[in-house]
Amino acid sequence: MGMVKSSPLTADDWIDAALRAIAENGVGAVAVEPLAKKLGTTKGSFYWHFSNRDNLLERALATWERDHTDAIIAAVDDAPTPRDRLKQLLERVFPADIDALEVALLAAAATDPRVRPALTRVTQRRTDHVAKLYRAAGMTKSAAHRRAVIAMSVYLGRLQLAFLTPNELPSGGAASAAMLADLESMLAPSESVEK
Amino acid sequence: MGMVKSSPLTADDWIDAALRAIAENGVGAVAVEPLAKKLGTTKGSFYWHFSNRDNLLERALATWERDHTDAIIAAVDDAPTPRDRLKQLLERVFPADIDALEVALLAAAATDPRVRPALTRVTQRRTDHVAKLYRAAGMTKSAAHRRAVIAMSVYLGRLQLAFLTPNELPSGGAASAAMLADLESMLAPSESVEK
DNA sequence: ACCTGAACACCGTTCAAGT
DNA sequence: ACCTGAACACCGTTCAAGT
Repeated sequence: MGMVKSSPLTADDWIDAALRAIAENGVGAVAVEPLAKKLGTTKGSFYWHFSNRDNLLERALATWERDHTDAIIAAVDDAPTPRDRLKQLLERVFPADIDALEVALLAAAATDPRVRPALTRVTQRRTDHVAKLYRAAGMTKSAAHRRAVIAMSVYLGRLQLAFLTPNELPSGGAASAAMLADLESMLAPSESVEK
Repeated sequence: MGMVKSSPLTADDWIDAALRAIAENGVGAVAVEPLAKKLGTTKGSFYWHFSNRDNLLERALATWERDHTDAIIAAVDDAPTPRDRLKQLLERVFPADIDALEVALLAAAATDPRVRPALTRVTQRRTDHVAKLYRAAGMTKSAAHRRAVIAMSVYLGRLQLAFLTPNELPSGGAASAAMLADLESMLAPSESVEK
C-alpha cells in the first residue's frame, strides 16, 4: 500500500507523507508509527530527521504555506484592469474542486496552536491582496478592506459548506454557474461607498 | 479546578464536561482519563454510563444539536415582514461574540465522521430556514436558495476568520457596524432575479 | 550518517471485584 | 446501581547499540 523507498529516506519524504495524511484524514493522522509503517521504516528513523511529531507538522506547514500562497496570487496578474483581475480570481477560486488539504488545515487551525499561525498568515496575505484589488478598482481603503474580508468569509465558508453538504454544491453545471453570477454581482467593486 | 460532584454522577455530567472540553480545546480534548480526573472519578466509572469514547461524543453532539438549532430559528419570528426577519437574523447572528463550541465542532466536522452528520443537519436546517425567508420576501425558489447558501457561507467563513485573525473582527465598534451595513445591503432580498 | 529495537509514559478499553 | 483498580493495547518519545 505505502510507497516504500529504497534506503536513505529524506526529511522531505516524511513531509510529503505527512501532507498526504492530512489531506486524507486530518492533522490527527500525522502519527509517527503509522507514517513509519507507510514508509517502510521504524519510529527510530523518524527521530533522526525530526525532533518530534510537532516538528514534522511545523515543517509540513511551512512547505504548504510556501507552495500555496504566491502561486494563486500570481496566477491572475495578466488581466488588464483590477476589476477584471477580481472577476478572474472569483472564477478561478470558486468553481474549483475543493482542496481537501486546505479544508483539513482550516479545520485544524481552530484548535491546533501549531496550525493556526500558518493559516493566519496565508489568510492575511490573501485578504490584503484582494483589498488591494478593490482599492485599485476605485473603492476607499476601508470599504475595500471590508469587502475583502467579506469575500474571504464567503470563500472560507464555502469550503466548509462543500464538506458539510457535498450534494448541494456541484462542481459544475447550471446551479453553480448561477451561483457564480450571484457572487460576481454581490462581490463586484462598488464606487459609491464612503466617497 | 474541576467541579467535583458528590457521589452519583449522571451521564449528563459527563456530557456537560465533554461539551466544555470541546469548546475549550477541541474535539480531541474529549479524553476519558482527563475528564475522569476533572470530575473526580475513575475511568471505570465512565464505562458504566457510556459504551466508549465515541458514544460520549455522539450523545454530546445530540445535546448540542437539540439546544442550538431551534432556539436561534425561533428567536426572530416576531418581526413583521420576511425582510425584517432577515435583517434581524443578520443583526443577531453577525455581531455576536464567536461561539467557541460552534467553531470547534465546525473544525472537527471536516475530519471526524461522528461530528459531520450533526453539523450537516444543523447547517441544512439553517439554510432551509433562510431560503424560506428569501422566498417569502419575493425571490424565486432557486434564487432564494442560492442566496441562502451564500449567506450561510458568509456566516461560516466569518467564524473561521474570527479565529484566524481575532484582531481583525472587533465584536463591537464602528468597523463592525460598517461591516454589518455592507452585509445587509449585499444579502438583502432582491426581487429582480429570475422573474 | 542513518537506522533498529527495546524501554517507558500516556490514554482507551475491559473486567473482576467491591459497596 | 455505581464505582474502583489492575490489566492490556496503542502511540509518542528516548536512547543505546548497530551498520
